[in-house]
Amino acid sequence: MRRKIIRPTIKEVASMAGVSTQTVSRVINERPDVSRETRKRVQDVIEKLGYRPSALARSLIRRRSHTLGIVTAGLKYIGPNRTLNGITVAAEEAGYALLLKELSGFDADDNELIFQSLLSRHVDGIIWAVPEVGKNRDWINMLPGELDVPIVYLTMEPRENISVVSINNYLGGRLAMSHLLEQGYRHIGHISGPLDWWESRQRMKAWKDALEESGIGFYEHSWIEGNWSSSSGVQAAEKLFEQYADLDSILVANDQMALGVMQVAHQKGKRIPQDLGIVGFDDIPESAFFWPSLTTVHQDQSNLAKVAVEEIIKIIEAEWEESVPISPKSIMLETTLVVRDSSLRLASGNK
Amino acid sequence: MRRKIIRPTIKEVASMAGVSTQTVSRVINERPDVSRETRKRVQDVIEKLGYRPSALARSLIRRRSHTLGIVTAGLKYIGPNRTLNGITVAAEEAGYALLLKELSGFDADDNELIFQSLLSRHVDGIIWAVPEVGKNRDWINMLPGELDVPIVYLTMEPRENISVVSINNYLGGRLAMSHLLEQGYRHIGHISGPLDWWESRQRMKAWKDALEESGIGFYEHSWIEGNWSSSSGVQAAEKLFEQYADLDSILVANDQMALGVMQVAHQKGKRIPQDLGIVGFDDIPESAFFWPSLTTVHQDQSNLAKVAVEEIIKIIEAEWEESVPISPKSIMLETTLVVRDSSLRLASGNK
DNA sequence: CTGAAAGCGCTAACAC
DNA sequence: GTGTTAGCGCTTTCAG
Repeated sequence: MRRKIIRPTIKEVASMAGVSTQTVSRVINERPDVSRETRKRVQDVIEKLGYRPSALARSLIRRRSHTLGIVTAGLKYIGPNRTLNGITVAAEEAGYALLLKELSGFDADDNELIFQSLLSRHVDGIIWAVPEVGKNRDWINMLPGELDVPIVYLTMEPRENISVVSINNYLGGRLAMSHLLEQGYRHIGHISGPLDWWESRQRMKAWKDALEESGIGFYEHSWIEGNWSSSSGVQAAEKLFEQYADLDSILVANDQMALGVMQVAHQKGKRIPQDLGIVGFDDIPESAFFWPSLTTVHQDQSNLAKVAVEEIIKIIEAEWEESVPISPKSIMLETTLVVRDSSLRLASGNK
Repeated sequence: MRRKIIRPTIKEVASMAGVSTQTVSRVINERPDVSRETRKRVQDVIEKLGYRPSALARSLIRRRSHTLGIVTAGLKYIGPNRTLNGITVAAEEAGYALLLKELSGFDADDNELIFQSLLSRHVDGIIWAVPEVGKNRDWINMLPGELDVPIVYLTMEPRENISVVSINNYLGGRLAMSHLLEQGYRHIGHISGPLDWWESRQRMKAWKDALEESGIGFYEHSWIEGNWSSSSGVQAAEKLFEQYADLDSILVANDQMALGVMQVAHQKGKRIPQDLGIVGFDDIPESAFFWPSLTTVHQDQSNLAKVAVEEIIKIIEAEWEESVPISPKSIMLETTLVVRDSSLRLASGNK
């Protein structure tokens, strides 16, 4: 069945304007070498027909699609989601279209397929926005030499010879710990994310290092592994209360789990922050409205995305302009601590 | 600068296998009319070279890209985000790639541009997953006849002659109201979403109708307009407590605002659900861990997305197979009520 | 300034 | 079974 309204082609414009297709091409590409009258005539026809050049045909011949491949996973989680949001904004601004692929899991093994799918659509570059989990980065070493498009990796441990943009989870954790220690907490427990996640390990290491450096030391019974969900926060908190009697505060690896911890604390009649200090991680919008409001480590994922997009476009343009190729580098972005009620023991007299 | 690894073309495969490009084409398209030996020989070369056909070139000649254009807005909000997640899953399953565009606002007026951008990349269909806000649907009537690709609209009021998939917000609201009335609440306030949103109006209408039908009636002082954010929930709750002294419960138009309401209630020493019943809308994962856990209307956005993808693919295939064109229809999906502690006044003895 | 010819990577339609 | 010719919609030489 033929469609009702067909997009006109350059040919139709050309014949209707009584010129060759090259001339039309010159007009739509704003080349200077067209006479004023011809240009006007062609533009009128374009206007009248509502003609738009086919980006597809252009991509084919120019070997440049102005399209970025975005690979993500776990879009339903707040992190990847905020990152994607930032990517769409930055890409739009830079005039790039986005081809989106979501992996079915964080450790999916069909990378090869995803890759081919994007390459066959001639993306100019790929942003691999999948958190580093387990061995889901091993394939990087297997790459047969350099690929024909640049890749920028997000949220993973920096490695040699590839471009990585990450948030400094370790320093974020240290920020949180310094704050808890300043507030006089000494029995600081930890509820970590799944430890096959690089980010979880970084946050946990910060907790550990801070305890050791301050001379307090850490114990195996003072931490529990969660899975990012609020319900795992509930379970972890219950266990932690049980196995760590002196517990006076918890560094929780994300805000959702912190929410679960709060629920348990309320049920057990523990006052926050007097009996229990809590610091989360992520600064989800809701965290300011928890009861009490949650102190948390803010990471600016939309900036992360922006940096990644700028980075990959820089690489693409450099390749295209035959200038000195950009050598891969790692970029680490900093976090900030948002202090709210859940950890302010010293100032809690005013509650 | 030439890239290090160039994707081989069909020509190179052909010459290396000593056949014509046509034969290679036959092999990669699994046509029967190739001899076993030739096929084998070609496949070996393909394997060796790591050849993958260019989806771009194919799209051009087949006039079919197997790509869907997705237009969304407000990705940082939970709703659009969950919907997108569902779309990626369903599209992947159906073998379609996704070209993603995010509008800069809900009432953006650059629809024309977005459209051209997608069409110029030859998408086979478009899913317009932007909530209906203000007049951001007016352009539909301006469409110059039928477009050359099918569109399925999400989350909007059904209209004649177009395909729409929405969630029945009205019935969801009625569900919530019936529950509150059953629990013995009689002074039910409402905190709505922004009223230029269709969804907000639907939810509010449910509240109004339920009050009137039950003979209670509603008053202008018994509701406040919010803006979906938790902080607007805080402000709205404060005003509502002030202007509606008898208030014993609130239907809140989303969970984030309900969280804000809870914070205010705690501060004022009101017990939930005894002094104040609360029902939210959306069922965000955190809502089960609010204090107390939140009763809320669950909407299955990932199913919404799935239905939309299936629908548009159905239309695309029908057009392509020259069969009877599918006439546009509206699909309404139902919600369910998730009853938790925040509204269970009758059973709250066991708290 | 403008047009004719060639070709991006692939496939449809026809020969042989 | 397989190759040849033409062409998707556009741009890039290179003439004139």
